[in-house]
Formats: sequence, C-alpha cells, structure tokens
Amino acid sequence: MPVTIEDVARLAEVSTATVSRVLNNHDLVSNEARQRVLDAILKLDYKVNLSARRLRTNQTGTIAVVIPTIADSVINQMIEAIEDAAIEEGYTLLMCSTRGDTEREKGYTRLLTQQRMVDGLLYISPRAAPEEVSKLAQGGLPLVLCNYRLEQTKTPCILFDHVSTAYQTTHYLLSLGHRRIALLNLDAPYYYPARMRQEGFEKAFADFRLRPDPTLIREVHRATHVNFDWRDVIHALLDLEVPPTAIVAFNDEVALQVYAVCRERGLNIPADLSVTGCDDILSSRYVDPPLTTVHIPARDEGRLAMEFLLKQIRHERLSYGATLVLDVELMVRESCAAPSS
Amino acid sequence: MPVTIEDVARLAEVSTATVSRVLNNHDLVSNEARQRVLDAILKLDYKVNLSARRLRTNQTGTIAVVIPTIADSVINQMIEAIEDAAIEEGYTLLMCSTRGDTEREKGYTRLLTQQRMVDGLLYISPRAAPEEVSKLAQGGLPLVLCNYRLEQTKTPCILFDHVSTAYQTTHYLLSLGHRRIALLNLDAPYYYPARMRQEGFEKAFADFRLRPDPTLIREVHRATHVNFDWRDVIHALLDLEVPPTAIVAFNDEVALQVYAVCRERGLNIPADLSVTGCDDILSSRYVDPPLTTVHIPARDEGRLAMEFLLKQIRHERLSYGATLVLDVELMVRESCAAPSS
DNA sequence: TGTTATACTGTAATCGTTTACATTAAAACA
DNA sequence: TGTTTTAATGTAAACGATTACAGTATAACA
Repeated sequence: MPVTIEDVARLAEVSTATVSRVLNNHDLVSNEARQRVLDAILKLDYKVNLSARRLRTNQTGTIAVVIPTIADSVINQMIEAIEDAAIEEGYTLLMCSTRGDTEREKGYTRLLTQQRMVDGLLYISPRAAPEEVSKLAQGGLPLVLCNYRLEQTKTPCILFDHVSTAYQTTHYLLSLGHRRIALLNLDAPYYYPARMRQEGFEKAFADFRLRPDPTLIREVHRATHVNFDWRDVIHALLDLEVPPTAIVAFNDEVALQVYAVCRERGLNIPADLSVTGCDDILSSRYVDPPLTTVHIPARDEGRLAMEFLLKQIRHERLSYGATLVLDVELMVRESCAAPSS
Repeated sequence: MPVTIEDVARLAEVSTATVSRVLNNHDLVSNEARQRVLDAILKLDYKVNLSARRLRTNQTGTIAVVIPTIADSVINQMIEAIEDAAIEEGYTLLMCSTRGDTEREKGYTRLLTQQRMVDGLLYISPRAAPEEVSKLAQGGLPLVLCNYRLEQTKTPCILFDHVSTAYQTTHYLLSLGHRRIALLNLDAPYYYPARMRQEGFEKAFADFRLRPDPTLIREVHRATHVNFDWRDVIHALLDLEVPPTAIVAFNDEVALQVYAVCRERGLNIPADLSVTGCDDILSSRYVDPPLTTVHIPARDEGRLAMEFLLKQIRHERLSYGATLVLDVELMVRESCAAPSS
C-alpha cells in the first residue's frame, strides 16, 4: 500500500540509488534524471520511511529535552522556541520533565544515553551533581546545557545572566535606600542559578560597601517544584525582630506568594515592604501593584540552545565560544519604594 | 560497537528468533532458553534498536499531540500526564503547538496524517472547522479529541464539562443577587468550549427564569492566544450606561485582566464588581482578593486521553463510550459578593 | 587511434529486527 | 513398536532506505 522508493524509481525509470541521491541532495545526478525523479515523487506523493532511513544511517531523528517542569513560563518559552526549531529541521522532540526530582532526572539522562534513543540532548536547568553532569558531557552524545555552567569542557553552555538578575534588583533596592534586604533563594543543592543569584545579591551590596545580613538569606532546599509553598518561610522572615524592608524573590511566582503573605498580614506593598521578582511572567504585570522584576530572553535561550545542538550533531564548528551568557533587563514597576524609615 | 540481537543470541546459544520471542513475550519459549537469553541481555546490556523494530513492524513509536499553546496551566497539566503515560509505554511524544493559528493547526494535522510519522494523534482543543476535524477522524489514524465533541463518530472525545463551568459560576453569582452579569467568552469561531460556556451561562439564567442581556456577552474573536489583551473589551463593558455588577471570565488569565482594569479604574473587587474565572491556576489563589473559579481535572483528562489513544492503537475495545465528560468543581473564594445597590 | 579522465548510473550489500515456515525432538497415542 | 501430535527452536526472507563499488558512456587528451 504505502509507496516506497522502488515505486518512485520504477516510475522515473532510474534505480533506487538515483532516487536516494536526489532525496539527499547529492550532486552526482543529471538534471534530467533529477527532474524525472522529482516528478515521480510528486505524482506518487512519496514520503520517505523514516524508520528505514534511521536504521540505515544510524540516526534517530529525535532530540531529547530534559526540563525540570513544564509549568513554568520561562521553560515554556524556551520549549516553544526549541520545538519550532526541531520541527523545522525535521526532528522529533522527546520531552522529559523531571518535576524537580533528581532521581527522576538521573533516570532520564541514563535512559537517554544508554539506549541510543536520541541524536542529541538538551539539558535544561540541571539539578544533578556536577560530577554527574560532567560524566554525561563526556559520554559522546551531543549535549547542550542550559542555565548551567560546566567549566573546563567543550560542552556548550547557554544561560542568561543569573548573577545580573539578583544584582540589578538588589542594586535598585539599595539605591532606593533599603538596607535590610532579604533574599528568597533556591538551593537544590547544585542548582547553578541559585548560587549565581546569591553572588549577584552580594555583589550589589559590595558596590555600596555593605554586606548583606546572612540571617536574611533564606535558601529553601527542595523548593524546585513550582507548586512549593513558600509562605511559612516568608512569614518567618517578617516575624523577625527587625524584619526586612525589601525582599528579592527568586522568581515571580515566589514574589506573588510574598504578595499573598502581605495580604494575610495586612501589609502594604510597596509602602511597608518592597518586593522584586524575576522572569517577567504575564501576571507580574497584572498584580497589584505591578511587580518590579527582571525580563529574561527565554525564547532566545531556547533557540540558541537548539542551534548549538544541531551544529554539534552535524559536526559543524560553533561560531560562539563554549559558553554564552545572555543579558537580562530590569523592569521597574510599582512594587518597590523607599523604606518607610 | 553497539550490541545487537545477534550478539545476545550467540552468548545465549540460541537463534535470533528465540531472542526476539523473549523480547516480545511470546510464550513459545522454554523457561530454560528464556533464562539464558535474559541473562545474556543483562550481561551485554543489550537494548533493542528501535529503528529496526519500527521498520519491521511498521510502527513509528511516536505519538503526536497538537496543542493550542504550551503556555497555559491546563494544557501544561494535561501534557504532563500525557508525557508520563507516553514514556511509560515506550512512546516518543511529538509536540506541535499551533499558537492559536488555525493555518498552522491545519498544517500540522496534514503533515502528521500524510506522512505516516506517528502511530496516533492527540488533538487538544481543536479550533479547526468541524468538517476538517471530521475528515481527520475518518483518516484511519488513531485519534483522540480533547475539549471537543464530534457527534456521530467512533472517535473518542474527552472533555471536562464546559457547560458546567459557566453554569456553576453564573448560578453562584445569580444566587448572590446579581442580575447584570457579563460573559467574557472566546469565539474561535469553531471553538467548542466557548459555545458550551455560553450554553451554561444561559442555562443558569433559565434556572432563575431569567434571560441574560445579550449586550453583556462579549465574544472575542481571535483571542486564542494566551497573551491577548482583553482590557479594551473590559473597559467597554464597564463604560456601559448600566455596567455589569459581575463578570464571568472565560478563564483565570482573563479574570486577572479584569483585576488589572479594576485597579486602573479604582474599582474594588468584590464590593464594586464580582469576578469569576475558570481553570484554578496557581496565582488565582494568591491574587487579591483570591479568585472564585472552577477547578478542572486537567491531569485526569490527559491521562484518560492517552489511555484511549493507546487502546485504539492496540485495537483494544474501549471500556467507556466514545465521549467522556469529566466533572468540574466550583472553588468559592473572595472575588464575589452581593451587588452593592 | 588508444588511453584516461569525467560524469552519471546501477547493482547489491547492509542496517537490526520480526516472523512465516521448516525442522527437530519429545510426548502421546494406537 | 510405529505413527501422530505437540512444543521448542532454527532458517532465512522480509521491512525500505543508503552507499560502497562497479560499470558505462562520453569527453578530453596524447
């Protein structure tokens, strides 16, 4: 029933080899033969059998993307960009979301590398131990790391500037006059962005010749899942004898939970407490007051990651270095004000 | 380099046929031989070559899921459930998001059916014309429709109760005393849930022996994209000579935009205006005031859809009818109150 | 003219499975 | 005992593409 390369060859009065050569854009085909083949393909509505091609060429035509969750605006945007590129290039995308579970993450990466199920792997926001990631990078499978940095390696890493996110928000709050600034951070425990956020946070203080109060830095272990409830942590912070006058939240979702806690306690944002987020999710614009946050180029990150991966698969040289850091932009809205005194 | 079925056969001292029979759980293998094969597989860490299997069995091992967008909490949850099931069953998931573009949607479905790239298709929230969907259903490719209903067909449809969502919120508002209730609805133009919402809206009014004011029903064409800006529509509604006292929004994202408009106009929710949403997204709990909305069983919907599809692919009989409607639950929070006058 | 280079095309092996059919050995029966 | 049935296994032909290699025809050259 299905039309094969042989049917095309027969109709075009050439061998299957010639048809295959046309299919794969080899140049050793006369224009006349090529035209006959093309006509036959069109006439028969021929479509290559991908399984056969893959068996023969030993490629899978599949790219895996390991993500911590799908329910996250930044990941979403990255995925959309990745998906676009994948389909455009004829690849199938195998999505594996780990739900912030490192065991599950390990399981996926093992599965994907052991069985040669995929031609390449896009590993987004790894939470695994550096040695694990490092081992993976040496496995020979084309790999691109996102939101992660692996030193001393040829593995391309692509990430936005995690240091800068916390640096910019913290610097902004400091310049408004805040000194008791809290940081709501993740710690997963190898989660690269979390460490960078802290670095940016401290760097901003250093600019003012200050040091942050360590008791105001809260790292929540295992808060990788989007649905994590931060409210106890936030309450604890506000219950301090000298509570913070501003909070730098890890991302917008966390910042919105700060909003919820303030509502519970009857605190006014920004009069009583300034809040900043990160990611610039849609609702950050609609909440009351609109949230000051950091816009990150998620789509670009996804697109570039895919570009890197395809180049590796095709053994093309990368035109960028092994690590690419993308700029971020502070979005000043109305959730911050000078401290009340 | 890679270990093949022949290596296993050699080590187990059987033929490749026997190994294959063990692999596929055929029962015509002696326990003794089976054990030897199993041992060899373990020892060699053998993994089947999926391309070869697919070529031989004429299956692709891939399931496509066509979705309107990935940046939507309900779709997200469905996808997660679908993905879990797919990986568990050894299928690869090909995600195609149409971004609410019907042309793109048509392109995907055509691509997926013409080339036999996939074993089955999960079609979520179709916006295409019924004839298109109908034609697809007759194409022979195993298909499950989500958030859609195709009458007179064997194609399984699975959806939550779209009528009930609007019915419950509207009924609740009516029982609080509201009479001028607006409906912010989609119209895409074949978007099944939108029509059902209107039906539920009117049904609730009918329960009170009332009829809704047609001028308060706003159907926004082409508002399929999540990032659509509804604020002009909402302002227009509130600019009416006799503005509504309550708004039933199509979903929580739209409801949050109502919040934003109220903020702009200095209106208080729920004192000046009651608002309801749909989907029960995370931030609906954190906004001020917490949003009264409808919880829908998105994960169940995804899981069941996948179950249906796999049964079709395996030619198993469905234990349910062709259409499955899932119940929804009203979540009463604080965004609604009796009308002020 | 013969030789060699060039351009194109075809033949057939190959990728790693599955499976129809053939074969064998053992068990069951007459 | 010989014959038939049954259970277990093996042989080898597919599946549909790609590609190394061989072959042919023409052009270019000596």
